[in-house]
Amino acid sequence: MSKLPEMLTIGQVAERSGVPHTALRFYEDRGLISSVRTTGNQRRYARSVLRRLAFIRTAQRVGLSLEDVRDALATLPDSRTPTKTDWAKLSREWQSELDARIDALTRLRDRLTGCIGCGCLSLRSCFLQNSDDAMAPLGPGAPRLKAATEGGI
Amino acid sequence: MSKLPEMLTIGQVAERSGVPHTALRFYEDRGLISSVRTTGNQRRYARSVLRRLAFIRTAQRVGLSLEDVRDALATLPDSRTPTKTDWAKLSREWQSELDARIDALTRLRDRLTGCIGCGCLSLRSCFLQNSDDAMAPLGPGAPRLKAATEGGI
DNA sequence: CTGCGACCTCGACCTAACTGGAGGTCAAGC
DNA sequence: GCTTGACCTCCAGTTAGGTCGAGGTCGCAG
Repeated sequence: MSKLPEMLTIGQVAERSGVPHTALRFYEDRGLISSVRTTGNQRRYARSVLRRLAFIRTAQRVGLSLEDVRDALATLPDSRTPTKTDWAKLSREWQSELDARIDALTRLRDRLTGCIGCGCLSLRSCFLQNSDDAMAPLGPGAPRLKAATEGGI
Repeated sequence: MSKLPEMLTIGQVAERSGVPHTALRFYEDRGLISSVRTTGNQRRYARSVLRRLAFIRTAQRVGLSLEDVRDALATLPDSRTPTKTDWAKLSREWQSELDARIDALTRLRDRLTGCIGCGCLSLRSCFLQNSDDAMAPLGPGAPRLKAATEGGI
């Protein structure tokens, strides 16, 4: 009856999400999003793609690769009813990765704060000059990317 | 008297920091680290470079570009006594950027947690399926990278 | 039916962040 | 003095994550 208000053109998605249409095709190519085609071969997107896109951009912003994101999204709705186990496993993996990143970021921030706060403008005792303080050995989180293993900063 | 135990060769720095020597030269090229040369034109690094490297890798891991990092490091020791104002200004900028990223990451994590916790395996009421919840409009932090503006995920 | 604007594909190009190899030098041990 | 391994420069190539343009189609308004 109605004209399926669910479906969006690529232009609409680009405008609403802020993601260029070129990037949308690119993401589709890489399997991060999907679309259906009209009889005339044009893409049509479900509204849910907007949420996927927001997710993608957020994840990217904090340093996750499109591949990581794709792998995560691959287990979601589009690939039909993932098992509880799949879901739980993937989510746990992401959790520790995210935790590790949050941790790293927070540490980075707090160190800057500490330095500013201490008034050490000569930087003689600043964390940037000051040597060993060996930040906690990263804990049990997934240290996948090997960073910050030597000294605090 | 002693043979200046402070100075490290590129190989030593590479080994201790886990950063390949190729990358070390690359970073120097880009102005992120510096070295002095021996009479034979070989690089020698101060131990402090190890902290800089840890900083660089950590910052990179959380999605900051080398350029951002270089700009931040540029105001530090190597460029001689930055003014209190410079210091404070730059640090504040970094602070809000870092805060914004920590925020984004935390939100991402908590959403995953919520989803797992809710047991919505059909995903019918899952945040990934469920539309408007419009995350708080990003606050006053620096939304430099424009992400996650549409819906929660 | 004719515009024309939004869409299509495909391949070339771009930046960031590196890596690797060729060809040469330096310095310590034999 | 010769070898060997660590170092040097320069430059080409790689991967990720896109952008751009050419040349063609779709679909709606007039």
